[in-house]
Amino acid sequence: MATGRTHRPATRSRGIPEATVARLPLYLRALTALSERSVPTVSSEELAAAAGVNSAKLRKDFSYLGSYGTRGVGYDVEYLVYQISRELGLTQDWPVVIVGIGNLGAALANYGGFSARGFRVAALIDADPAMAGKPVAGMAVQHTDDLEKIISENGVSIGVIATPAGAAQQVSERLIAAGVTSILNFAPTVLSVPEGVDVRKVDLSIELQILAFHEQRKAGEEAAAAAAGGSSVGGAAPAAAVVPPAGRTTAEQRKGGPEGDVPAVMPA
Amino acid sequence: MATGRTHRPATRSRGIPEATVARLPLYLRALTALSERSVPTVSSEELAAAAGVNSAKLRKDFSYLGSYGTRGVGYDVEYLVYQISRELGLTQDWPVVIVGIGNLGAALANYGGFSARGFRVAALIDADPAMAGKPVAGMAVQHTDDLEKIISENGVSIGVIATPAGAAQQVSERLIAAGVTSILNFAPTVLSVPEGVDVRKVDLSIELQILAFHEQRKAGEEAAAAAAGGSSVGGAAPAAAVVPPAGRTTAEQRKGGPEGDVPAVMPA
DNA sequence: GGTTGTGAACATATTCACAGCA
DNA sequence: TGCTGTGAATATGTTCACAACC
Repeated sequence: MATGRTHRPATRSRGIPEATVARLPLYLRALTALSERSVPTVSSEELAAAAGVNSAKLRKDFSYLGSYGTRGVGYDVEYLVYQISRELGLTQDWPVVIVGIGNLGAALANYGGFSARGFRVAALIDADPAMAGKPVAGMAVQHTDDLEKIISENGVSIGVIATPAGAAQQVSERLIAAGVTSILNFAPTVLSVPEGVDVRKVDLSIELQILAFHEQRKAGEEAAAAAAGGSSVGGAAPAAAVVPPAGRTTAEQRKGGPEGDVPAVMPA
Repeated sequence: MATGRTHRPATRSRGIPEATVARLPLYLRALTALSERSVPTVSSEELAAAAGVNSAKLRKDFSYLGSYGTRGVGYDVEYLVYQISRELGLTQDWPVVIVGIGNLGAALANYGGFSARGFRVAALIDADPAMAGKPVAGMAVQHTDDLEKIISENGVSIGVIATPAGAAQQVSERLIAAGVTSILNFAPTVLSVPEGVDVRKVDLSIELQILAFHEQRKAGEEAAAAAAGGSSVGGAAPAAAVVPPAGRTTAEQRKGGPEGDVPAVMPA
């Protein structure tokens, strides 16, 4: 809809590919660890290993940010940490609110990773009047009635929804109306939001189902391999028990969405 | 590596694209909701809207499973529920263990979505001796010492790691050695695992960082738009405040990994 | 008429392989 | 020599548009 064709935006603006953006936090984490160990420089090979990707991908990713490395040497750790942080917008402070302080909401509130990287939990909000005022993660839970006021007074633009599925859509509408433009949704529902609002979802059940799919497939392969009668018992990677501890690979870690995988199923 | 060229597997085997697999649970959820309302059939258009994708994508996805629709009519809800469930391997029971019963682990144990779709929490495991025997979600927490026994006695092939980052790698090794071949990792670390083991990760901090990137970009665009002086105040989607409640779109929901997005930044 | 199923076009992402530079 | 940065090749994913069919 909108405009007819959607070419490439011509002058190759600052268009960092989405896949690259999704990996920057990974690199940042690896770099932070190196920084804490006072490692001055890393090669793409080493850093890639630490982040669990391959080095060509990493170099390509970095090439979108600029030329921050030194040929023959590698990347300056501190410098890269800064550049990636800046690119991700982590040099500024992002106040977030968590709505829905049940088991999960409380876990999120207590999660150290939130505050670690420029994110500050500005408020915990729950619809249950009995929760109001109760301390969770050293912070008093506030009632949903004050949601709009909290958002605007704290300049919150990122909201985390950890409510039951039934409440999520309505909560998102209130958050958005109050000024939130990015939502991290833990409720197992599709949120319908106006254009310009970003939604990312985390769904435990979906992740498990994807794993189940691959598990099932493994079982099928195993059976097929056994039927085809390769070697004797325990021939080709029998999965259970005996697992050979060699060949460890820091395998590419799938992370929710599609990332090239599918290890060539059903040989022929 | 493996074989030289990796064409399409010739006879169009059962190679369902990873991106499609990742969406099947979404369709399944939408279909389940329809089923509960006793809706007999859906069109690709309706179902796509409910799942938050576009209809062409949905039809393409289904075409990989087979021809389960009827032209001019749509899809039979019950039939599709069954077919997708089977494809995902949800017609069988998957016992899972959750390791690390802190705030997050407890939240996961209590999460209804787990048991909803063929997954059964077989055990809760924690390294803290003080936790052992304590009931969480109506189940006694067991000590890590018994991990191997629990895995093998229950035939567990899927493990959920909700431990602190420092313990995750070691836990994964024990799980794998005991027979687990799929891991859902909530700890903010890259797990290094042998080939054949699937790892999916869920990382709150990474999701927030990706949102921050887009937030920052929005702010930049807003400023640029204001500077370029298009229309008067509140011209092109000012994001904060005034949000026009029209134009709601059930926008494509990003889900962790890269999914085509990037709404044409920096107009020109 | 209405809707699926799919080839072909397009878009994005990954990997290869090597020129270019410290 | 060793490593980055990147064009070109490949692979994967999405969208279009329409023939096939109910």
